[in-house]
Amino acid sequence: MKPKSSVAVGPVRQRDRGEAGPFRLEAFLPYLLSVAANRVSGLVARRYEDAFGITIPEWRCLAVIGEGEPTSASGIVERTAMDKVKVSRALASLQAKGLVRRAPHPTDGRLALISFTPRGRTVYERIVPLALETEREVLAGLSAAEERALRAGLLRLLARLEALERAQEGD
Amino acid sequence: MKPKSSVAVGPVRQRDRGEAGPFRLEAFLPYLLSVAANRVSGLVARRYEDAFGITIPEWRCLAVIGEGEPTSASGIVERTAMDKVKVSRALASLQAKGLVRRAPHPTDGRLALISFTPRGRTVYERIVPLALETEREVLAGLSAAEERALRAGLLRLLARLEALERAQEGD
DNA sequence: TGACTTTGGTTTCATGTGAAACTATCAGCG
DNA sequence: CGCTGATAGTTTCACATGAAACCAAAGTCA
Repeated sequence: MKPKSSVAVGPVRQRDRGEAGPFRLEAFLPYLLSVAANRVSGLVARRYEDAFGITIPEWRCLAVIGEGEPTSASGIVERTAMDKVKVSRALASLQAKGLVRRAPHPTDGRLALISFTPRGRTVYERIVPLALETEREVLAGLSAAEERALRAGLLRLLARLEALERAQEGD
Repeated sequence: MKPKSSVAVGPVRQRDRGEAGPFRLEAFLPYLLSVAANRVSGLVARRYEDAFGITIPEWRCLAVIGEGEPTSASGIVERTAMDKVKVSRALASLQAKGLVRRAPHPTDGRLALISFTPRGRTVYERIVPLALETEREVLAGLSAAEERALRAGLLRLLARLEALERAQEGD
């Protein structure tokens, strides 16, 4: 049997802002965020794997390629928050699976232009609905307003993190 | 230099719900969630590591131990959403660092009761304020209402995921 | 032109991870 | 008691990860 998969969010009464009280992991935002993200990623990964034999890094590459403009590996790095090692490996795997192909860039010999093979395009067109359906399924517990608020909160968080990281960099 | 760390959330206009439009990774909730969680975890991990030489799994163990009730490794597993392998290793490491100690359970020879060493308690008492400060810092971009909404959304999501996983299990 | 730096991308290596196998104890039942 | 199955916890093994080293092709500047 799988390890008990409850989040142990138990009876979370509002942390009393007046007196400190003991630290409660289940109310700690980084923890909540991490658990939620891992669970969602796990669910999504299982589905992509079962249906198409694709990993999440590979899926992210497909998603960027599917957006239209021809890209190179570094273009994908910029649009996916993945490091170049991960992208390099994901593309190699997609190529090995015959879903993606690389053409030499006409004027810059360092770049390789990535594009779908016909099979790659087909997989992309089939995986997008699965992705959207999974997203809807996961969000089914939230009202439209709650969903908007969640998205907005995440975007705020991301903006804030970028600011923090930029600040940290100037050491 | 580090890989460009922008999230490429760019000009995200609301996805037009009427006509499908191309799939946009930056509006895909699992992606947003994953990026946000990884960024936050990275920030938190760096701080714990720099200040106390502690990893996130180790920190989670300390947090549970610090909650008061005497626990065993399996108790920690239940309260942290970590699998038992991770907990086992984190505890071994904490013990090697002299922050935690194990006493045999009086009546059940399989369990080991985990508790702080004096140094462990000191580290715990110092790391909690750092954790809370980091949380505040990350949330500084959000109003109180937005923060509440974000937390609520994450909790809803977690509840929903548990339901989904439970449903999936009965295969 | 030829050094020197920068950039795109891959490979290496050391580390983290979890599924599954394993050990040891316990609990139930004859 | 002694078997059988569950539970606590560790170890093994195969794989994912990312920092740093690396290679090749462009730019830069004298």
